[in-house]
Amino acid sequence: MPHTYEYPRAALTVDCVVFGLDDEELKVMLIQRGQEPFEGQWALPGGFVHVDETLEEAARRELEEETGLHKVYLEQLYTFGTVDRDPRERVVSVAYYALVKMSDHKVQAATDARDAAWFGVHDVPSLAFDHAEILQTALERLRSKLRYQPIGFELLPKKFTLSQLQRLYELVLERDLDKRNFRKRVLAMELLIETDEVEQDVAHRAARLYRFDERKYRRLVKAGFNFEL
Amino acid sequence: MPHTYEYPRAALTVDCVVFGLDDEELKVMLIQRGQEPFEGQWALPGGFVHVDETLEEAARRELEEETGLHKVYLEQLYTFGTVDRDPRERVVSVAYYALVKMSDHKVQAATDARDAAWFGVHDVPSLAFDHAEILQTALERLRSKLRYQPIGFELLPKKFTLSQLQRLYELVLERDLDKRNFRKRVLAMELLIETDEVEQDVAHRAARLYRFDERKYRRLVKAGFNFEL
DNA sequence: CCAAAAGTGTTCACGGTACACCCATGC
DNA sequence: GCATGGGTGTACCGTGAACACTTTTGG
Repeated sequence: MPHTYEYPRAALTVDCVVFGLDDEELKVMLIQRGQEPFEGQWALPGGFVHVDETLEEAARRELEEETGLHKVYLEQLYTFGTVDRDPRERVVSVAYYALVKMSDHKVQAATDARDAAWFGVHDVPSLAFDHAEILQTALERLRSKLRYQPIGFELLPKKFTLSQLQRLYELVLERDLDKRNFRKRVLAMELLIETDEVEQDVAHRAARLYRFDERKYRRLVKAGFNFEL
Repeated sequence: MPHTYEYPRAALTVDCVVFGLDDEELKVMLIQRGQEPFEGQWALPGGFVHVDETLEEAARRELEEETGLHKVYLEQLYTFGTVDRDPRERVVSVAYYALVKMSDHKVQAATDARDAAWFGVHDVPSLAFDHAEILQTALERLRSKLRYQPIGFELLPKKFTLSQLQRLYELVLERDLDKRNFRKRVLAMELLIETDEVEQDVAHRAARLYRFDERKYRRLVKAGFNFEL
């Protein structure tokens, strides 16, 4: 069923930069393209926006369809509108970035989409379209956002050790942090709840597990609080 | 000449939040709509993106057409994609914000568009579409951006006094700043060039005029400098 | 008992903040 | 000469950065 307009229209897509974290590295999820253009090349998950869904809905739908991920932290990043970024026709893409708890979603991602895979952010293959630029923009956003908002918790399991949290900051910000100063600052925010559990199955002293106090955080955000680290 | 697609497509527009500054207030430029929907109501300048221009080109073109402004500081803000934000059909709008030197552009804006006018940001009329939300988002962005990047100079004439600069910060951030501390910090950045001119026609001691050192700033940005105030 | 990571305080330097008076100019 | 804003320095406090050793646990 054709749809006709008086003037030519750009097609509208969403693309998602999905970040995850394992013990060694910050990862990004890519999918291998099944059709032209760029068939066989790796690309960010994404697709066309339906006319009856919001941009964020489109992003979540594509994410679920292509990678099996759902209920992730999602935030709009930037809109890319160069005229020739898609060789077929004019396509404007609204990019989002997502943070997922890899430990929780591990299986999920592997089942639904056999062409989805995690890559270390410093080890991504050549990407389709302008997706390398989008990824770069997302990385910068993540880094600067991490400095003043506690979004890092979205990358960790519900319960985590302070060392895991520190490793997260070090991996994203790409510099070493002092252990004592880090713990002092992060505990001073009073947004971590100390559980009475500890790590399991480690070949050394087990570390205490903490939870992020989401409720308190939301209250403080509303009150205009500042979370600079 | 009709244009036909297999699936329905959203229309794509740009909207611009244009900020200016006078002695008393932070201003935003609005235009009075000439057609339905929202005929007669005030709205942000903007319009449809042509299929052969980038988003920023579209924003600059609309700005020039509707307000006579050109060569302004322009930056992408956010993309608004609620399904029913336009009563006619699905319209996705990429919002930009612009900073203009009102003193330089004063006449211009009045000539080209007889329906364009400046409003104090605390005194805007009811706006068409979701433009109130866009304006709010732009204000927040401007405030947070001003803290760590010296974009404020885009709102001042080429040569300005330190008091004007301070007033700018106070108006945007909505709080008073200490005069001595402000001057100390801003001069310590070493991005202001002291000219040998002073204010004219003031009924008190004339203040020294400064210029912003754009070249040096660009160099420092490349080197990854930080400009927090 | 050894390896590996957890956990813990103090000192110092710097930057942010608070604060008040004299100066130049136009009317 | 008076009103108006321009221009200037110091003292204090709190925060950020540097830094090393003991403890716990599993193998």
